[in-house]
Amino acid sequence: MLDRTFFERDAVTVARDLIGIEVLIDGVGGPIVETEAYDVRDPASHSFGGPTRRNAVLFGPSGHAYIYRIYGLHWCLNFVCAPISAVLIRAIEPRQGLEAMAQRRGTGDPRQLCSGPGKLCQALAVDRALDGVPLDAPPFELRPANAPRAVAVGPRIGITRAVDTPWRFGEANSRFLSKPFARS
DNA sequence: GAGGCGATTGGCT
DNA sequence: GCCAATCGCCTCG
Repeated sequence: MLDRTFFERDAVTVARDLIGIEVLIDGVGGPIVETEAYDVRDPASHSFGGPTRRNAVLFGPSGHAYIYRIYGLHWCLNFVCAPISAVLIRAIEPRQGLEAMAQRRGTGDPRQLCSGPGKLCQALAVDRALDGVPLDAPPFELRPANAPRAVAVGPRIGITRAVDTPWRFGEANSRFLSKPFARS
């Protein structure tokens, strides 16, 4: 289990440090291989326009899950940091509970299970019910990385504001990214 | 109350 | 590469 203060830091630092950390929900999951940071001063962040019913969890304590629906049909999983910032979990390396993932996703292709924010939420059965749930108690289980990872950096994906801010992080050589990082 | 848009995905051309 | 699906939030009236 992670130290309680892990999320009491700025989102960019947490996003980088999350690479390699294993996240399980009801025992299903694996190491995080791709994240993005969304800061309180960031025009691309949901918290930028002030609190609403949807983003209320962002204005609460750190170390909780923030979950929202995107494009009307997919869920996205975030970890709340301090203050009023969050890290979007974009990709996980499928390791635990592969059968459950395959059934939920409708494919057995390991690279199609968790290689995107919407995909991993479907694979881990994430939905609104987990919005605001603390990360240091079931059904969540977070384990520290067992080996240091080579972390790549790049601009965030799919947004229309602050498109050049390099706040996307990932395990450089992972086969399970939503998109490869540009070679440096 | 209507209209536009988004931190996405999958299917079709 | 293009595009629809589909819902909550924002803006404007």
